[in-house]
Amino acid sequence: MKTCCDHPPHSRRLIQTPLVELTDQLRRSARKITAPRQAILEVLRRHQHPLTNKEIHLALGKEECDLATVYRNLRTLEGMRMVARFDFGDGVARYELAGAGDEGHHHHLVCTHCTRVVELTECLPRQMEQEIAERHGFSQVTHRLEFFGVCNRCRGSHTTSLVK
Amino acid sequence: MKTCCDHPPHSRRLIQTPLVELTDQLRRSARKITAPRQAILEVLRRHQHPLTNKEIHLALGKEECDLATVYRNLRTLEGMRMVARFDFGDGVARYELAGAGDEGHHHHLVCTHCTRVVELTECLPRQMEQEIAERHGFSQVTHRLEFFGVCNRCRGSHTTSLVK
DNA sequence: GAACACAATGCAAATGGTTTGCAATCCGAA
DNA sequence: TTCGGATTGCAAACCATTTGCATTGTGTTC
Repeated sequence: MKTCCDHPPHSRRLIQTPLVELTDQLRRSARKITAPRQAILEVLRRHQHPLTNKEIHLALGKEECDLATVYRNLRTLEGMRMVARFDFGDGVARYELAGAGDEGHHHHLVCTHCTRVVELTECLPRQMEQEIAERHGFSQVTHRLEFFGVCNRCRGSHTTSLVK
Repeated sequence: MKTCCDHPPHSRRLIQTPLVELTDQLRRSARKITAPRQAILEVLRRHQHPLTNKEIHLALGKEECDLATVYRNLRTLEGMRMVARFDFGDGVARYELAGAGDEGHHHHLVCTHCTRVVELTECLPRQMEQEIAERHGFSQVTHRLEFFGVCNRCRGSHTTSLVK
């Protein structure tokens, strides 16, 4: 399989949702269908790989819009669950097109040197580190697992302090 | 159990390492034992809870040192595996005293509203979300799991681009 | 115990990702 | 076609974190 850039082929099934369907999703949600919005979704559809705001901005090419617009849209799309945000701990947010429901649920194996990303189809814990390391030719494999949710004290509140 | 501030009692065993032992660890590693260093470790020992650089800086009180020094020391201590860094995805690093080996290995359940943190003794994947939610009175529980390591292409290199 | 080498600190400025205020523009409902 | 609110571009602001540099402190050597 030919990939768009310097990353290994995906191990999970690609999300095939056509652009039309994506814009439909926008329409149904009372969001406006703007050129930047469509262009950003198209970029994410082309590169199904975690991309930073900057990378997306660059990939827009002649469809270019302001970087701030990219940021704003990704936030919006994240809120709508149309994209998923990933955090590799280097202070830069990365986004991917999200599948419907569980379809897109997956995790990543990230090289701490070059940021190369391998997508994992599994969803599993610590004992798998060794196996994952061997299967993908990585060494010194560690992982990070956090759970998020709304605690009983906060139920009903509407402001969010985390995940700004 | 009385806790230092506004968070629930810990579910895991606290790390009891006395300060002397911690400074010994510094000595053995050819690091200098400085007042800021000791003060920071002492703060982490007192609050065994993920703390941000700023929070640690504040908690130093009369032992105050420059905020930049806090940042530098936490990085150093992280490199020595004396503290563990956690990333809750809000763009702020948090640190905890690390136990030796697996002793301190654990994950967190974070309230996305108030940032309240519950420590989990388990190390487990998705199917646990429901159970965790129930046990700790959280709702809308999701999780984030990423693996990190060094890929075969990077073996031998020494610069690190991720985890800056 | 004094001298030295280098690690560590304080301070201030820089960095870099991300957000925001505001006026201009655009989308889509009526 | 009109109109109001959503969206955009631009520039400035923000904020966590890092860095340059002169100064200070620790631990080692003699």
